This record gives sequence, C-alpha cells and structure tokens, in this order.
Amino acid sequence: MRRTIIIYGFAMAALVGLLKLVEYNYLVRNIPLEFYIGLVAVLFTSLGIWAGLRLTRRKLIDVSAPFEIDEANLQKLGISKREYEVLELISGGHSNQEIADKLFVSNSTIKTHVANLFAKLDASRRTQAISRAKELHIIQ
Amino acid sequence: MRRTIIIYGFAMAALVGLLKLVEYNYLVRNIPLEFYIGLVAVLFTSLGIWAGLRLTRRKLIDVSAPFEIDEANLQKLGISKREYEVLELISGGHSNQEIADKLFVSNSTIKTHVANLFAKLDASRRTQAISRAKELHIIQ
DNA sequence: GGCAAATTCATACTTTTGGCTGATGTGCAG
DNA sequence: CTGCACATCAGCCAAAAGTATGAATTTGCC
Repeated sequence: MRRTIIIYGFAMAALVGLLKLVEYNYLVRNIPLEFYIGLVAVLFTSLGIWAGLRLTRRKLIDVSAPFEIDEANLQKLGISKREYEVLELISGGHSNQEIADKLFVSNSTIKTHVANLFAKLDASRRTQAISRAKELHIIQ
Repeated sequence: MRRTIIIYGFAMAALVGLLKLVEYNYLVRNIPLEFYIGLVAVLFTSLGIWAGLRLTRRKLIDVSAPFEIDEANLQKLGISKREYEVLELISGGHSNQEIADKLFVSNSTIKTHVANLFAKLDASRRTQAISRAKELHIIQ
C-alpha cells in the first residue's frame, strides 16, 4: 500500500519531468497541443489502471486466502491448546478412542476435553461443536 | 467488458470536450499550462483506476465464488434427495430426533437414511460422514 | 400394469457419546 | 506459598448413535 503510493509518486515525478521536456519541444517545435494532452491522458490512464489494481490486489488475495483461524475467537472462548487439538480431530471424524490413541492419553481424558469444548462452544453434540467452530472460523 | 469500454469512450469524449473548454479559457484567460496538465492527469488517473477495476471485477467475483455442490460426486455416490437433506442437517449439528421432527418422519427413518449415507460415504460416524462429504465438495 | 428405486417404519441389540462428580500432578503468576 | 489454569484419569449412568434385519408404501418410469 505505502509502497504503491511511493512508486506512484516517483512515476508522477518522472512524468512531470517528461512533460516538461515535451513542453519544451512543444514550444520549440510547435507540436500540436492535442498531441501533448493525448500523451498525458494515455500515460495517466495507464498509471491509474496500474495503481488501481495495485491498491486492490490485497483484496483479491484476501478473498482467495485459504483459511486463517480466528485467534481472537479462540482467545475469547478460552479454548486451550490441547482442547483445540481434540477439536480438530473431532472435526476430522475421529472417535474419542481414536483421538485418545493419537494423543497417547486415555479415553477419559478425551472425554473431559470434549466436555470442556462443549461448554466453551455452547454445544451438546460433536457435530454441533463442529458447526459452531466453523461459524466462528476457528476450524475449516 | 464491452459496456465498460463504451462508457470509457463516452467519458473520453466528455473529457475532450471539457478540455477544449478549458483550453479556450486557457487561451483567453491565460490559465497556467501546469494547471491544465494537472487537471488532465487527475481526471485520467481516476478514469484509469475506474476502468482497471471494472475490467478485472469479474476475476474478483470468480475468485470469491461461494460454493457449488459437486453434483457429479453426488451422482457417483448415488445419494438420494432425502438422504442429502439428512446429510445437510447432520452437518448442521442436529440429532437424529431433531432431524426426524424437522422432516416430519420417525426417528427410525432417519436412522435408515443415516445408515445408507454411511454406506455411500464409507463412514461409520456422523462426524466422519461430514468430513468425507466436505472432501467430496458435496457440502460446505 | 409392473418393476426398481426411494421412502417410510419397526424391533432388538451394541457401541459411542455425553453429563456429572471427584481426584491428582504440574507449572505459573501474584 | 498459594491459588489458578491445564492436563490427566476414573467410574457411573443415561441418552444418542450405529448395526442388522425385515417389511409396507410410494413414486418414477418403461
């Protein structure tokens, strides 16, 4: 953004210099004013197109951005690191036992984490938790 | 696209007219040439930004294209209309009983639909079914 | 009309999940 | 040192989900 504006400024300066040169030639060689104006128009139209695209390119990227977890919501809900791991595995379609095996803890532990997640996500079913978490952009 | 170019053409013509007017004033009232050039630069820069955004707007829309269910995959798996409704409600976080109430059928019926969905989606848990369905782009 | 697919429902049984309570160990900030 | 958050685990009970099997109805299509 800032860089684009700076580049735009430099381009502006360069063009002014160029114009002064043309102006000199115009005065000396009597080039038609229309040609002069046309040149300015074309150059600045191009510059406008370029600047416009530059300034909105981030939006393009943002829109197509893959996925970014909403850390703010995670913080707000107070979901811990371990709980988040469990949440991800739940949304991956794993059972409590599978999650327990993957994380090398007992089934009981997973149940506790899941229960805490439900409280924090205001859910009472794992499918509901997934749905809520998706709404809050804390999982994909 | 074509419309943008036409509008651009009209704007160009209008500006040329405006410039002629300014040029007249310039010749008559001796407005500095720099002012004249500056005006052209600003106007055409704006026009360039506008045209540039117009011409690339389709890309913006394309990139942010919402979501389209993969009908091909639905067909391939042989998921029926009713089954798909159930699938959507499952992914919405609803219990079998809730789904039954929403669709005005019995819990048993939902269980059957769910079992059939599992077979077709090669899943054995609703969370897994959601995960698979998402992979296949048949739900969001 | 008749067949195939889809939709509906039931019953019985197993597994998984969820709700609740309580307990232990660890690390960190006040 | 003393709460506090976090992570760990256990046990019990109830509810929900999943499996299997069989069957009646409806519907779209040839």
